[in-house]
Amino acid sequence: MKSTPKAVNLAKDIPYAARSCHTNPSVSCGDCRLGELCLPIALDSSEILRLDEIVKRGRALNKGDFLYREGEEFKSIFAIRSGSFKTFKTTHEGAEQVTGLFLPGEIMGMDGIGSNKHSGSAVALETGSFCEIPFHLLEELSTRIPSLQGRFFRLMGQEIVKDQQMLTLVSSNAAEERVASLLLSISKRNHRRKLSATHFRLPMTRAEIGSYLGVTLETVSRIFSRLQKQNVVKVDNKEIELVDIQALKRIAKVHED
Amino acid sequence: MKSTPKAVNLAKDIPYAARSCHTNPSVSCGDCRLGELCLPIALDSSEILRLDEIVKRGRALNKGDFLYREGEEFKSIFAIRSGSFKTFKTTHEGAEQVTGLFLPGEIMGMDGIGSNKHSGSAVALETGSFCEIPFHLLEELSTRIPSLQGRFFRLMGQEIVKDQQMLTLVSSNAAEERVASLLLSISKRNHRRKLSATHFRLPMTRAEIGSYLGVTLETVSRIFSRLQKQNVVKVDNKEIELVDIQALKRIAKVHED
DNA sequence: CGATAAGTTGAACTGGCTCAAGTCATGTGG
DNA sequence: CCACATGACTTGAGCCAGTTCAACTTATCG
Repeated sequence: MKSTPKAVNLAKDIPYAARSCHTNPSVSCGDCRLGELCLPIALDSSEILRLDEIVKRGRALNKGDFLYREGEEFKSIFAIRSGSFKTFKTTHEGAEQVTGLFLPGEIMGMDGIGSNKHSGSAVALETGSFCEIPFHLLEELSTRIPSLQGRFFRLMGQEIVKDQQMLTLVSSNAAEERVASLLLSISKRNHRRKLSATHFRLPMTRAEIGSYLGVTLETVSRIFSRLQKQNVVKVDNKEIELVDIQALKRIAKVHED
Repeated sequence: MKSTPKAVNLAKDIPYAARSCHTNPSVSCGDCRLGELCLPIALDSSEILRLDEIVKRGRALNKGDFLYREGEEFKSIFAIRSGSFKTFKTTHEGAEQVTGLFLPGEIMGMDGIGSNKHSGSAVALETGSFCEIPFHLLEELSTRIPSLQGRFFRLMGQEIVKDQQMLTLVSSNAAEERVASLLLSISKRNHRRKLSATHFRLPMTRAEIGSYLGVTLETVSRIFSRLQKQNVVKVDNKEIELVDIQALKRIAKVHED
């Protein structure tokens, strides 16, 4: 069964500059420069075409728009194309507990796979776009493309490890270590996307960061001020510069990398 | 392609009492009474036979024995047959951070799928046994049995949700809520296995519980004493009786179930 | 039975929280 | 395009839940 050449032709008709821009909503998986972070990695070109057929590409969202809501039926997973997103749950007391930060190339929505219901909500932190992949189609395609199944198993495995790292961070480390770790995490993920590892804009507010890290917003603010006083980072509201990454790693108690 | 009848014959030759006992190491997946919690659920009987062929069944371990170690190559996932296990990581400072508690019917080792290396270690908390499922065989079989693929996706999804719940618990709740939640979690899991939901033995020490919940062992001890004084639980060392589950749920701030 | 690990309880200390009062950024409507 | 409202952020002061340290009791097991 040959796949339709539609996506290829489309890509061929678009000038290269536009094609290579991942913010262009019509760019297909094979041409998306986030492909190497996202699902297509580990697939050969004919497989990517088949994946392309089930992907709903490039829908746009504004800040505050929901990708899905807690309790909603799980239908799709979402690949972030541009912008940034957070996931959160609403606690018994009605407070918001941030459970994840997602940047371009990362996959959201896997929290719905286990029970067919999303266990949390996902909203855009700024203007952004994403690809939607209906899960039943992905499952079906995965039985026919073993490397896709393997890729997705691995992706879910990484999500598990990521969540456990977060758990370890929050349950055993001091507030300063948690903040330092978050900064290093964002830095590393930017680096993977060929963006600056030392200058970036925090997509979350102090309150969101605090919720994510299990501290209050005041503590986050105080830690930023302290790290700035120690010349480890420069903080200008949401604009961050990592001045001394080694010192930051020491504070985060990270030795590897 | 018919599967070998070996496992079936084996089961047929064993008296029912032995067959139905999940601690009997030779019981096959189709006869294991943990099957409904474990991988076989969602498979029909011929599919279970094919699964049976790749499962290494019923190996036994003593307290303190390792199932796998942090950093080790990932080869298999493990289904707990009897006993209880913990997973943990060793932090930079050499301290042990408990990341999970596993009871019969539950699957361990999924932390290795993402990177082909186990991100933590797993040890037996008491005498126990398990089934080992080589992951490459499971993957291969999953491409041929869609319902097995689906089952495993769902299992990984549940692991993700479980880890996120733990994160939420640790990052937003008071120590007493965390302890209460752990007791309720064990109670619920016992209930699923048709064991007492109100009387059980804690498989972990106070130090392990504390590490898992992100508090000190002294705090765990004090909370047990306090809950006992309030007639919510009865604590006799590791032996626990849940006296007033409703009160415990109120303390844990759980409203559903 | 004795050694060692596990658990309890008390007392003092402290990191992060709460509450409060302010400044700064952002964006919306007049 | 400015003014003003609202949300985001900072900083200070006092407080408290949980930690730390310590002394002791109780289990467990070779």
